[in-house]
Amino acid sequence: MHSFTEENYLKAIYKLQETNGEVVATSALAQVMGVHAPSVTDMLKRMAQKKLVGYQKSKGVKLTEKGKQVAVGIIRNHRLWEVFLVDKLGYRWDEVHDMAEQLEHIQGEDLVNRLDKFLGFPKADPHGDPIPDAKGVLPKSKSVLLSTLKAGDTGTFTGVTDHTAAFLNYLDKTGIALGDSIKVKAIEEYDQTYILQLKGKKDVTVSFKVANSILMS
Amino acid sequence: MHSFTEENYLKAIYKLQETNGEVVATSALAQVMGVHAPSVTDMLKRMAQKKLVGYQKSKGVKLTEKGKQVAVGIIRNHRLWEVFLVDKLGYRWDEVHDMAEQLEHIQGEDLVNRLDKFLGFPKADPHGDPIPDAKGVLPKSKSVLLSTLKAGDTGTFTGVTDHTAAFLNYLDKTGIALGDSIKVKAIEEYDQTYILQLKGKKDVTVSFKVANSILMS
DNA sequence: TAATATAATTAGGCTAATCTAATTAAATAT
DNA sequence: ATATTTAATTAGATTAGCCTAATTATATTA
Ligand SMILES: [Mn+2]
Ligand SMILES: [Mn+2]
Ligand SMILES: [Mn+2]
Ligand SMILES: [Mn+2]
Repeated sequence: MHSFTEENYLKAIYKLQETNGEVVATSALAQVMGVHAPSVTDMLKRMAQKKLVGYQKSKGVKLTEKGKQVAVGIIRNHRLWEVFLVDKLGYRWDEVHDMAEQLEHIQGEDLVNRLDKFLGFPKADPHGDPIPDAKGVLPKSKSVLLSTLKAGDTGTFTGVTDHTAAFLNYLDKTGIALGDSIKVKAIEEYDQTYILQLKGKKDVTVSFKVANSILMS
Repeated sequence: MHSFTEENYLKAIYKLQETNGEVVATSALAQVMGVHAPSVTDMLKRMAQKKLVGYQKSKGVKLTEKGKQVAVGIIRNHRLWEVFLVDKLGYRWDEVHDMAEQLEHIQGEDLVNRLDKFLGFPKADPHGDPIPDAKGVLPKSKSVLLSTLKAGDTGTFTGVTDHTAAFLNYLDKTGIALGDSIKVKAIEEYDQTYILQLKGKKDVTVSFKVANSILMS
């Protein structure tokens, strides 16, 4: 139906719209797609023809309703396959992204819904990212960055904004795991270092960079 | 590493070599790939450069050792994913081929071996086709076509040579299932019709066309 | 062996997705 | 308001994988 490339552009535009507002710039898209700007201009013209995006020369791009549906579908696929890889095949959370990048494009009558059922209708992927339902509804997350909490605040670690293996491995090594109850014991004024108290575990100290990649609710 | 197209050519060449002898003709390949002959000539030149096939102008093509390894790997992927779709997601045997055609190309460190383990190291796919082991060894099947049996012969239904949904549905409807013990009660001389006795079930009569697509051992 | 039929290759072109270099449009600073 | 910087587009090429039409090579038949 759509090429892998088109699907990847749609996903990228969707995510950029989520974080940076409705209109997405050619340069931003080029950045995340890892291609040069003229390639993006080209692609947007083709996708506009197919009514997947609204595009006006030099005015940026937005997804159409159709484009949005495809994008959310791909995200649903991606996250469900990640759950499969971790829960059923025993991979670690830092190993699954690249495989899910391929699996998300597999087409099949009812495939993703059967997978969903097989996995027990999970609400989130191994990184805490919410899984859109079969109708394409993605629950609006009300998590906040750990870096926005004050000393004394408490919450549950529900997700990450940095999905790199390096960061995920750091969390594993440090003993911070998804679902943990975390209390901000203190914030060092001088360098914005966070001293965290993990339920039942020893205290850990993390940098602002780390606190700024952890989602809490 | 290799494109989907290359992998599909390798698989096609492998299967043609199995059934039609070592050297594969351009036209045969064009036929099964669903493309025209000049496209095949083009592709074979590129694949020869990559040492995936041995190709000499107008002399046909054979797989190199490297090409053979890739081909068997793809077949292993395909058959294991088919088992997954049937055993874990509950699809019927006539529904899984097209999805497996996509899944067979997914690359991942150790993915297929983990899938194999998760599935309990199956020996055959839902159609009875043997699954190559992790080293690429594909057990030589000693099945024979039902159409080669004589009246009075008995055997077990172990596979099909026609993988179309139409044929598989016909078997389901007729009540002939993989693993069934089957006795050839009689063969009608006039039109080569086979009268089969299914263990514990009623007798069924099938055409030569059907008997010629059923593997027994 | 020569004529014919079939199979394969070459020649030339197309599309999707990319690139670099040059140009134009938009945003920012003077 | 102009000049300058930055962002985006156009122009022109490239590669993989496909096509049709024309040509050549191989196989078959007379
Ligand atoms: Mn991911
Ligand atoms: Mn994820
Ligand atoms: Mn199959
Ligand atoms: Mn099969």
